[in-house]
Amino acid sequence: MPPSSPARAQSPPRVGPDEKRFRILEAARRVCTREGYEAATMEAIAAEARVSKGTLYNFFESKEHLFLSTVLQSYDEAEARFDGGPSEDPRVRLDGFLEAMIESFPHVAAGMMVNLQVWAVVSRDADSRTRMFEDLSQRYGRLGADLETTLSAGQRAGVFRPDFAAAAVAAGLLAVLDGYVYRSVFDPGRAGARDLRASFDALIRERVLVSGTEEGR
Amino acid sequence: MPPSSPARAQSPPRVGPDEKRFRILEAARRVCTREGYEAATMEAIAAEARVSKGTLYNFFESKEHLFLSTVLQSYDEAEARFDGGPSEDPRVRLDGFLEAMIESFPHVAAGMMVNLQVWAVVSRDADSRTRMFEDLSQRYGRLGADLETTLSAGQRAGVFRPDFAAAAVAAGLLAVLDGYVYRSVFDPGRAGARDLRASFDALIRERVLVSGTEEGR
Amino acid sequence: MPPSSPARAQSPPRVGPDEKRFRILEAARRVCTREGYEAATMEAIAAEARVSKGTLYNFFESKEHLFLSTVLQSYDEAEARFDGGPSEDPRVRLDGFLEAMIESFPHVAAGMMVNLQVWAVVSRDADSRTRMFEDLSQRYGRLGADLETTLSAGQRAGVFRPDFAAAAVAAGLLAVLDGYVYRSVFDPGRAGARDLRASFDALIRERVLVSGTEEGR
Amino acid sequence: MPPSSPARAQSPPRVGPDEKRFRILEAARRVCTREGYEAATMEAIAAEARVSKGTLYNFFESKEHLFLSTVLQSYDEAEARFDGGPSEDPRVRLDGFLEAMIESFPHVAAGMMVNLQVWAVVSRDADSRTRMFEDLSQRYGRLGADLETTLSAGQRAGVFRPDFAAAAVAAGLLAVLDGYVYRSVFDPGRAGARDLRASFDALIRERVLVSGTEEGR
DNA sequence: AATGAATGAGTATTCATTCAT
DNA sequence: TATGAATGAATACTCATTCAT
Repeated sequence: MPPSSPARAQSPPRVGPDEKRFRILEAARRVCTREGYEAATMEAIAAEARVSKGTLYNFFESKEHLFLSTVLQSYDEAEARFDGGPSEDPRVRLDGFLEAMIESFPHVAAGMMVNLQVWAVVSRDADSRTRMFEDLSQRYGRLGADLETTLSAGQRAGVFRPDFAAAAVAAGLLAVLDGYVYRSVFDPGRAGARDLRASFDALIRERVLVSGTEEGR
Repeated sequence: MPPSSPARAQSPPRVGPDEKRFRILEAARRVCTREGYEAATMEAIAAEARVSKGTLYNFFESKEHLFLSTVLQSYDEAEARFDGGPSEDPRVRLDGFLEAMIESFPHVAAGMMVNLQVWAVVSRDADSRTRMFEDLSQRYGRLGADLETTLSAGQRAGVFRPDFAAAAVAAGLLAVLDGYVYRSVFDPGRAGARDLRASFDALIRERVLVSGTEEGR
Repeated sequence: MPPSSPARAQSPPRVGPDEKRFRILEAARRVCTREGYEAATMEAIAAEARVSKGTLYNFFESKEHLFLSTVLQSYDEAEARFDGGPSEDPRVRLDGFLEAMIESFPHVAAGMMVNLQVWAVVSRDADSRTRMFEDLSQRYGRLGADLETTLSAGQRAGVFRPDFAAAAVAAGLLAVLDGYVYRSVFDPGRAGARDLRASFDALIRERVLVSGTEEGR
Repeated sequence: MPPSSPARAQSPPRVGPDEKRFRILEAARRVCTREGYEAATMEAIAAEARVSKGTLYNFFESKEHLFLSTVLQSYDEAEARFDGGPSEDPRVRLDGFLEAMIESFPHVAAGMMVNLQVWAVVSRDADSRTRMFEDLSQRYGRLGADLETTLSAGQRAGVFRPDFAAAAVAAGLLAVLDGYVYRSVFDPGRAGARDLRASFDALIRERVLVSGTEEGR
């Protein structure tokens, strides 16, 4: 027997607060993508989420907090996707990273303009900016450290070439991803997942793998 | 004898319209960098440029047009800086590109948030967005084609390794730059000119140059 | 027992949206009469109606729409008043028209400046002008046709003189009213309801009635 | 020999200040007719008159004064036209009045909206309103007195019917004219010079003239 | 918890007027 | 006398936020 009262069976299916919260976040993202941050009025977001304006304020303190949550959620999602997996073979692990990035590229690219605008707004308050940028910085730091560890492990194991600076390659790899995300905004024709893969191949895989290891096998 | 025309020596140093226009553009950039696009009121920009609000509208049709001009001007400046020079040696030419990028990196990074916010605002109008993004796309296209030409020439001349896809490296090179610009916004400590150079060295120079050519000389 | 519903007796007397709408229209009329259209700021109208500026925009799309509603409402009121009644005797019916006009003259005169200024503003947009003027034209047409019908009926019945052009008299009658309204703006001392009646008597009643019918009784 | 210096014969024909003043007044009238008072900017008037904005202020103290002059000039013109002429026959004199009104009707109608808007603006200042309305009131008073004198003279001379109140007819006559001017704004199809004449005939001429005097002669 | 009418601070833009040339 | 660039006061309108129901 379901926990909800049988007497309310005829009323419309009640949605839980988590689902409503999620609906609002998605609505905010959609409206902001379509119209831009300032043009994304609380009115429009409420309509898109099919709730009232007042309900928005039951879930989020303010417009700024709502969008901050939007951004933080998108970071969490991205981080979850970017986990290279538990493999112990550095080659497999690197490949996992790269493929995860290529796969999530369209989604990340689509959300970039929202994130950037929220940065701009949040940045007006020095404290918020510091907190948000520190959070981001740490996420990038963790990801970069993971990559660097993998690369170094591969070098020690002899499956990666010894003649590259692991840290510079790890940071460069992230930069290539971000650069493509950025370019995809205005030049989607030359900055798609396929192009990203080609650059990853040319600059990362072929640079890192011991000759003959992969291609010559 | 004063440098200005003797006939008007007694009048206060009048500024020409070009100088005033420039002052307004710089003021807009500064205020937007400090406060964000929406918080950069025409009032504040006028005060920063030490002109009246009305004068802003004598030079620019609207806030949007003012910031559009700001962005276009920054693109022109960047393009001028990124010219690799006329050398015929592909190695010298590539080096010219990379050094120009590293050198102008701080300036480009500083202007990024302004540009991105203006994108977001301009994008509300489909036509403006198309025009602006087409312009950007072409600038990137020209730069990428230049780089690719240089890389291919080096391959044909035997001074660059034959085993890389010139187009993918050219596009990746631009992506590395953009990625660092992006990261510098929230993580300046790990995304400075020095870090950019390290990634360029590891991913571009060492990937592209024939072993022994440069490092072994 | 209070006159309001007992169930809500304890809450403050809430005004319905219709009453608020009416209050705003009246406030707009008053302020515009006092200060003129341009000087009648939305701020001032809101204060006069004891609502906030935002509420004005909840009821009316724009200042122009607000005043357009003001004018249309005043036309409706005037038309309702100008109905000569259902009498079948043309003399009674004509008298009804004339008396209604004389009676509503002060009210119509008071609203004239507002209406004229709104015409001027609305006329900037060709479509709005066409619509508004067509509406007015039809109202005048209806009224003129009614009058003409009454006059002709009286002629056929032998209670009105046969030697006048009904259409020209009907149109002239309306013109006399409008002319007095117009003159009352700057010359109220010589353009009051009493003067209007005198001109109606001299130009309409004595012109139209068969000699001896009224004066000779 | 012309008063202007022969030595300037080759320069463009200089216009005198009176002509320039007139050009400005005409330009103001045209722009205000087209766009309305508030939308008639000093900029637009200057352009229409082919002078600079500064020159406007050399001739008129302010926008309000400029338009006040416009209106006063139009009154002077109208008054000059409405002079019935020096005839001693009341019938000829009345006819002169009526024909002058019919003839100048289109011009008066065309200028009405400008005058009304200027009234509205000038009225914001109580003193200006009083002055302007007093002026207008006196002009109407003079015209009405003239008409009344003519009508009374005709009655005493036996060429006009004895059974009408001369003052009420005189005032009514002016009202008919004004009423048609007013209606011509929104209903030009039914308020032209021809309609005005018909109403004048039906309400004034046929009311006033002794039967057989005119038509039967 | 949900609603949406009411609020009023905040801003881009206009335009009459001035004044240095 | 003529010009037109510069000025800044003034105002319609928006929208985040509140709160009575």
